[in-house]
Amino acid sequence: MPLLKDITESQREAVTHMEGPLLVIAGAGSGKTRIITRRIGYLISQGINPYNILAITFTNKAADEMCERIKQFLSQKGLWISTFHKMCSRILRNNIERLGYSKDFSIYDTTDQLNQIKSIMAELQFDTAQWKPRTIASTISHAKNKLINPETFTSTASGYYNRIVAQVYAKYHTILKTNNALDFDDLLIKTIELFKTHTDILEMYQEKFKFVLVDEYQDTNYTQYTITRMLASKYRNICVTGDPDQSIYGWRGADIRNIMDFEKDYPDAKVVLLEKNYRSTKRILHAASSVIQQNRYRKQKRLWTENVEGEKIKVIHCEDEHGEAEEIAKSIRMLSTKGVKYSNIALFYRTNAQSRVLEISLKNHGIPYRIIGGVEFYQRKEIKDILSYLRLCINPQDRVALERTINTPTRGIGNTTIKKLEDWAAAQNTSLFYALQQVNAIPEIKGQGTLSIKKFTELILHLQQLPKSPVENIIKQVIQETRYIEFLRESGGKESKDRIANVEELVNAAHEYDMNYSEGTLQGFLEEVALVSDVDELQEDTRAVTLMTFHTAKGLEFPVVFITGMEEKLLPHAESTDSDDKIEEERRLCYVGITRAMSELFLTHTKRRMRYGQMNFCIPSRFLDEIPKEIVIHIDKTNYNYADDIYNKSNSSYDTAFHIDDITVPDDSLKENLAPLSGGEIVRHPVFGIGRVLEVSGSKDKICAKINFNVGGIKNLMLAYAKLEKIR
DNA sequence: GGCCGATTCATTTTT
DNA sequence: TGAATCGGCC
Repeated sequence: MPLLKDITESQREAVTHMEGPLLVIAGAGSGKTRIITRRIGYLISQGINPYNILAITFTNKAADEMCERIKQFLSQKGLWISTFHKMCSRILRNNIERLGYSKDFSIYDTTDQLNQIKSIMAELQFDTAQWKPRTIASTISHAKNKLINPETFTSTASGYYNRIVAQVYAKYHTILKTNNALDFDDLLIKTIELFKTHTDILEMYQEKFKFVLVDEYQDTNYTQYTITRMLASKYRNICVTGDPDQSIYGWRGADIRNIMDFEKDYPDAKVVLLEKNYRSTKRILHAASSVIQQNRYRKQKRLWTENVEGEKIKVIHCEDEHGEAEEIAKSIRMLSTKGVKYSNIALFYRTNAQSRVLEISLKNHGIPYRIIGGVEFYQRKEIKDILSYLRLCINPQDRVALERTINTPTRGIGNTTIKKLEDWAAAQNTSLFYALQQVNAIPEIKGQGTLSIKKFTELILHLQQLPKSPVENIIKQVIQETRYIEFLRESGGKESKDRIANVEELVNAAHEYDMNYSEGTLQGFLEEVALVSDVDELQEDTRAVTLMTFHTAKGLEFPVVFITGMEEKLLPHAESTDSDDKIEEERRLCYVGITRAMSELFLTHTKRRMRYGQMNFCIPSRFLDEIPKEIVIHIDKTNYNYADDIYNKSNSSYDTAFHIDDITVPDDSLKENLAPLSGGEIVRHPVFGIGRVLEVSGSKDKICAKINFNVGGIKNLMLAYAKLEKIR
């Protein structure tokens, strides 16, 4: 694969830079992933051993995508492409014994963490109504990410709240160690601790990872920053890519300064700006730039594109949230009749609650949709139950897993019995699992209780004896021996069917794991599952409109985008209006939303909206004012009588946005390869959808076609570049 | 142990 | 407004 083909000068600089620090500021839609993968390819082509390269991404999805792309031009044997957390758990599995942990440690996700904190608070008799476990968990997490340990936190804690947290934190810390468990934050922190206390290990990894690449660097928090810096401090071959304008996770500890101050950390850093945008029309880019320009704290850059001018941005003024939803649904139907596929349309909102009303309208109009985000597969009760049994097979110290399984399915071990066991274990300074095995020695528990506990203990001990691979087999054994499916069927009600299906899905996941990793272990499977969020990954060609929050939209693109709720107190959100920093993050959120759009952008706002059961009067978002007037069309639908309106009856200024005769949507099977075009023919463009050819001009490889698109209007396209499909 | 009414409290989410 | 959690009761 020609690594340097079809790239701009600045892209070439980023790809071919060899040694020394490199900062790539990649604007939205500038083809960043393409450049990173080519850069890795280039390094290898220059004789760098893939074994010496580490590429870190923020999400599993991004890591997978990068792997896929690299696979296209070379075998990535030895190359590490992973998330921070996966990388750390890999390092820790090999070395954590030097920190006094067993390498069989469990990984606690947010739910496990919360369960543990709740039970600690119960033990300390803290009022969970007054101090919410979630808030406390988040305070602890923020402290951990600043590398503040329980001792330091306690000695510096000021105020009543922090003194409460200090106690919980201290206990949480001890208990996790007793449980031989690490939470997500610990994976990073323990790695830093390991590097700090065992320089031989750090040096080994510095040697191994002579080239370090970190993507989405604007999203890194302090611990991630620290790990990166430690690894790269020897060879200083560190390449970070990202866009400060798309930093939207400050609220969970990401520090935009990491990328802003990169040149201070590495004064000799080479800086490359990727400013050419391949995604959006000129007008959309103009709107986005004008908005983000208002931020004070940013790195100046000027995005530009060779794409067409495009349609003006449509701002729809609505009466209330129902009107807004209705307008959007009607617009979508209109777009659909003009040949735009539902899968090319996305709706963004600031808060998940906004999706409800939108859903109703989409349903009423018979528009298929899907919502991204929501309850994740691996967070479901039934899945966590089974996984807890599996965790116990490996790490019997895992108290959260033990507490979860001990009476699920119900086997007559109630809260009082568990409390007695825990008290005994605490008094004897031993683990809960040991207490189970010694149940005869506990005078407080007798009769039926003793019997049930003995049976449960035997079950776990037996499961621990089973061969750990293939993973599919052990999962099936667990389900069978715990009679879990029967338990679901009996207790279930109307949901039990779904739950059973979910359990079956988990067995499938295990089967797939066995297929993918011939050397796979139960341990490996659990890790995969703990560090992967959702199985229902974005399937591209679903025939449905996509609904999601701004945050989940990051990194995606859609030909048509609707941004809803462009109102003060929603975007920017009411909780984010008290400081300039927060307002700037909200503006970046808006920027991320706008830059997802390829060819059509709709912004909607309402005059009033129900919030928490109260009617609120709304002011249009300040961000709307930041878009230049000349690229906006206003569509006033306030005080609009929806009952009188039939969407396909020609009406209102709205129709001025579309000026095309009707074209019916052809079936995909009617597609045909593109023969030389002539006027009057219908074609499909990957971005602009269906259009009619008006005229064809030029010759040889410079044939141009003037095409009137349903979305986007008249465009002149070079046939050599435009990926047109002719449709009969 | 599970059901039901009362109560509470509401951004954003990945690992 | 509505969901999610809690506590009392059977």
